[in-house]
Amino acid sequence: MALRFYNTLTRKKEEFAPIVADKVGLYTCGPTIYNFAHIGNFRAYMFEDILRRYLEFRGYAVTHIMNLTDVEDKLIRTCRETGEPLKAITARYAEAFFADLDTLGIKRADAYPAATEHIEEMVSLIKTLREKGHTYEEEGSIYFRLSSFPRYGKLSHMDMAQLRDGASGRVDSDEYETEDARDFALWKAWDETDGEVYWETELGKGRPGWHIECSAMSMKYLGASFDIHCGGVDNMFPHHENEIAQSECASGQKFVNYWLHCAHLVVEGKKMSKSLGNFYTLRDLLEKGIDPMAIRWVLAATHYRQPNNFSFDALEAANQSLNRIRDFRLRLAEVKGEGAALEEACKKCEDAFMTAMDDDLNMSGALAAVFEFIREVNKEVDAGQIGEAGARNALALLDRLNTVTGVFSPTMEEAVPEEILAQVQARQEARRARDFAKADAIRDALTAAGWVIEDTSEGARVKRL
RNA sequence: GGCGGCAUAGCCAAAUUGGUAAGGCAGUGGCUUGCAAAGCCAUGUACUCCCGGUUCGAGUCCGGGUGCCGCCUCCA
Repeated sequence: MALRFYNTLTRKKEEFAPIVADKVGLYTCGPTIYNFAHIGNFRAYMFEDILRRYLEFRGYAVTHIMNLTDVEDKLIRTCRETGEPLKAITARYAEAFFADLDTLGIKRADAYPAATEHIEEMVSLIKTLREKGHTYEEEGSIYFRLSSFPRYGKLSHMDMAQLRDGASGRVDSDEYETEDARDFALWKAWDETDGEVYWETELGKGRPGWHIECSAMSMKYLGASFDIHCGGVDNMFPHHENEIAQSECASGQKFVNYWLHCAHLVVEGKKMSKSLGNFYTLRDLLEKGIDPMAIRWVLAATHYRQPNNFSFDALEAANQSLNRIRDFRLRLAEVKGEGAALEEACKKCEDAFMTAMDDDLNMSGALAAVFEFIREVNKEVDAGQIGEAGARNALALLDRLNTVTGVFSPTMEEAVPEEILAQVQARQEARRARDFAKADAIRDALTAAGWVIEDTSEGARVKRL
């Protein structure tokens, strides 16, 4: 079995072969920390999390770098409008971002380099590009000359000639100081609208363009050539295209071997927008009392290259799926005695799981393998054929696969209060006395209090509603 | 206007890449249960958006159409 990814560069699924055996350098475009991230942002970060987790599951030592964009037009505008210093804003939203990652069970990258902490690297990269003749200056700003990089457009398959035609009708060329409307800024000269946001460097007083940060930081942490670069499809052009141009012109080497792009998320079939009222940050959803794991499930269960239709129906279905898995775990924990060890069933499940994931991270297929396993094992539990060893093996399998999916965890452990246990006990006594009216009354009261009782051959099982 | 992606049962969503449609949720019937819950079994004729075409055979390939989405303006 071989791990294969769909490479945007070639538009084909390719067998994955890292530059250095057993090691993977992974760079994923991170957030601009000027606001709370929305659920669509997290779709991409979730995909990258699953990718990283599966690479690790496959035995690769992954170095995962995600940038934080902490200087950029929108941020500067916010500074201007609120009078708040840049750092204060970015610190607040960086903190919120990390908290959200934790809520969703997204593993932390190895480093989150911030643009403002890598001005030196960017300046140095721009200087290299200037020395090699890829730049020109206009009114103190430095631009990348696209015509100096003939391969431009290879990733997004954009035809530059048509791009120009397409743009000419809509773009007021007077707004551009560039020789060619497609050229992009590497360094932006300071003007009064930038306020306090500027750096005095060899390139003058100003700030870096957006694209240069990813080139500078990815190469700093992962080398001039590395394995995988991810992002949302919207970053493909021009951002990733520009990164390739900057990086390859500067280093003379192939920048990235595998480009993986995540499709967008729509809400209830519609593009997420504030005017439609279907714009959600993670916090908005938590306020509605939605289980973060259900959100994780919905974000992760659709193939990353497929548009993900996020809906409240889907969240509810995800909740039920989570319950099924949690109930399965509770059931296994109660199995006692001798019986089947489930070695074959476990192996079959894991193989099917890996076959699906190896095929460009087919999570739906991988989850299907797990559900088939659960149904098979449940059947055997019903028949009393499973032994403690089998139950242990099945639970261990779920734990192992959970390192990839992150949605197979047991129910949150919550101590059942004494008074609830007392009620359960009272109900058991009533049942023994065949006073079902009383038993049902107690059960109703417990349900109202948020506790579910399930009678099993081993006694009553209590869990949170 | 240019380029690209997507369209599978009530909902979500796969299909080893041309070989005769996974899985989950919801629903229905049954077993089990004091009744439930959980679990198991059974159950959907899916004209795979529409119209053509290639092929022994197409959800999968080609052409046309419709709809949705993205990029072309520093939004994952």
